[in-house]
Amino acid sequence: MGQMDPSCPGCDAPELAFAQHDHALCQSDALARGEVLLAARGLKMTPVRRRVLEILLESHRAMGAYDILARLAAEGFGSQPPVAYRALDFLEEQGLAHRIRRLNAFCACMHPGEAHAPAFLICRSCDAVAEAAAGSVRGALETAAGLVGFTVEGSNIEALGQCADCRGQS
Amino acid sequence: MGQMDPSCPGCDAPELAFAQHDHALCQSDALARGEVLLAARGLKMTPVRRRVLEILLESHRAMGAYDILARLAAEGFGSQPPVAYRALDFLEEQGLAHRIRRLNAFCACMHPGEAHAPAFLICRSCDAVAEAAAGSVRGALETAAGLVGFTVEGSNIEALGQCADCRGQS
DNA sequence: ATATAGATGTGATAATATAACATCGTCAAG
DNA sequence: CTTGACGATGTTATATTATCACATCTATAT
Repeated sequence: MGQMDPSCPGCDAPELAFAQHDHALCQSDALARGEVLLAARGLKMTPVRRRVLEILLESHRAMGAYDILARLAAEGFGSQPPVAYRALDFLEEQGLAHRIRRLNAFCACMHPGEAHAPAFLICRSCDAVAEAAAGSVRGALETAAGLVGFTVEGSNIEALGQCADCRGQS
Repeated sequence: MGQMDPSCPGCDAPELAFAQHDHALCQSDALARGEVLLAARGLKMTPVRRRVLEILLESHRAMGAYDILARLAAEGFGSQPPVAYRALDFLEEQGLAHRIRRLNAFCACMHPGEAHAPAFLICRSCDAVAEAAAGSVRGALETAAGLVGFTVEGSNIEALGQCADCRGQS
């Protein structure tokens, strides 16, 4: 996942996603980083986009596009699927959100702006999704691909399992 | 991906998926292995299941459930989605087929029976899907997960990119 | 012959995602 | 100003992927 910024709560401790923590920090931090990032790129954090990001940031769980859409619609935004999908696609392209393919759902990126392409750890008990440092995983994948002459342009690496907390409680 | 059987064309040379090769070998080999495997487990290779596997084995590409369903229906099998999904789910559970989440599609396993959980290499030019040895990738993933106390129970690792042949032609 | 379990079939519906096009606001060039 | 271009948002409609619930069939083992 490249270098991580130790000042970022999400980076510093990906396991936070699975534990009790000061989530307000996660939220404000990721949102602020997102704003800065878009500004730096000359892109706009519009009301819909911000709201979608805020909704995703409410928890460390992945949400379906239609769950988000329902929230948006209830708040006076458009009520049709493209409203949600466009915002989600935009956020994903900008690295502010991730698509979890295994769940057909989306989650907020917990450390936007840092070049990264994380591995996702999905707890089957509490449904939390954490982004784990995946530099070594990606390295191994590129090596394996390289052996057969394949050039990796993008990848998704997702693990389903159980987080420490849930395992302790079962 | 555990030990690979060098007599298996798919294992022996995953890059075959991307190149011209004697595909009849892939097909007959994988099908025969599948039959043996199910028999050993006391499970049945029924006509629908066999046909779905054969259809998947026609190429190294992933196919959508509805593409398969259309083929089945045209051949006199049931025409409703569960017919395809049940066979696909069964084949996947038994390790005879894989679900490619990135494509919402399925492909035949090219070396069934060998304990494996491969990384999938998806060529964006020719659409072929190869299974790469992913032992090291999985190892790295489990290590990264372990660092935050997460127990990996299953994972999907998929890379989108370009195979050697297609890169050469572009 | 007959219960049983598994496999197959159906209709109906749910869940996820995209296409196509209209409208609106911003903002820079004229 | 005002106009034109662009991007963002909105809509309707539709496509694609997946599951539920239940009937029927079939092979097997009593």
